[in-house]
Amino acid sequence: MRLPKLSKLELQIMEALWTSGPLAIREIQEAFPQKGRPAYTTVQTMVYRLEVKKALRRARKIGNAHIFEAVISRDTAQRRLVDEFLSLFGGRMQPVMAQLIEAGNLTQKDVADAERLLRDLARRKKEP
Amino acid sequence: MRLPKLSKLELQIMEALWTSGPLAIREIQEAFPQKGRPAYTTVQTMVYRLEVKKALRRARKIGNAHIFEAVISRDTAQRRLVDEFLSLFGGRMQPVMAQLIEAGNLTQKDVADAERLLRDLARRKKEP
DNA sequence: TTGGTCCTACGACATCTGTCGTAAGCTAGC
DNA sequence: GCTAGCTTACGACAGATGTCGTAGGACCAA
Repeated sequence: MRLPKLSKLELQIMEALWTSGPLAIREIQEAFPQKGRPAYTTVQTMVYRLEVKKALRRARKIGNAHIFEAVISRDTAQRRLVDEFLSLFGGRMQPVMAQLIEAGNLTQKDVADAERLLRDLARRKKEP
Repeated sequence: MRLPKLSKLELQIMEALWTSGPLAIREIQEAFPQKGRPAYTTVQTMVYRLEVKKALRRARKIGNAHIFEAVISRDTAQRRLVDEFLSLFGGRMQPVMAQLIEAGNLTQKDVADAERLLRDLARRKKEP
């Protein structure tokens, strides 16, 4: 399972680790906004499942509490997410972009950045 | 449930209806590629569930077979999908775009189209 | 040393998805 | 009219996800 599928809640947990580095269960739980924060054992269960999926691991212990760290990088997980998402559109970008723009999720700056990145990429390919 | 969440398989079924118009279960099933095509009753179950979710409905009958038609539009479903997806990234477009480009999913044409669309949108807002 | 507090390890359970099988009904052709 | 074949309506089941509760062990402070 090199690129395990992560659910929304699992991603939120990984996000805490990616953002703050190794954390204890309690700290991960407290990284959730008070409003709608899942119970301690809910977070615990998800962390254990992420451990089974090899998305994170026990790094060390402080007192009797385990400290967990991410094994999968944010980039890796995001790549997986994007792929998954695109497959839902049959890989056709057009409707995706259109939707993003209509909804106002895509700004001129985003597009400009995209253009620059594309140019860089093209150059790297031409002159390796 | 104005915008029910649709799973991957459910979306594939809706896709058949969006593409071909009202269909019978058998036709929906046959819209799947031979390779890995789900059993007739699997499609049937999903169609029934989509009916409960009000994503489609029985339009009429031909012989003893029901003909189903989409109630939710492709656009509506895609908007839901994009929103869902963006929420996984905390609404930050930057990593999404970067990922799309790195993976080669975004072409210069896509970006050009995006730019044009953005301009149109901006104009529409300025001169309503 | 003895509580009180915190953490761990499990187990439970409801939903949602994806997969089908089966029984019974309807149809169409012979 | 009768039977072969396709449909429908249901029921079942396994795996993933999200939610927790509980029992018992570990640790610290008095």
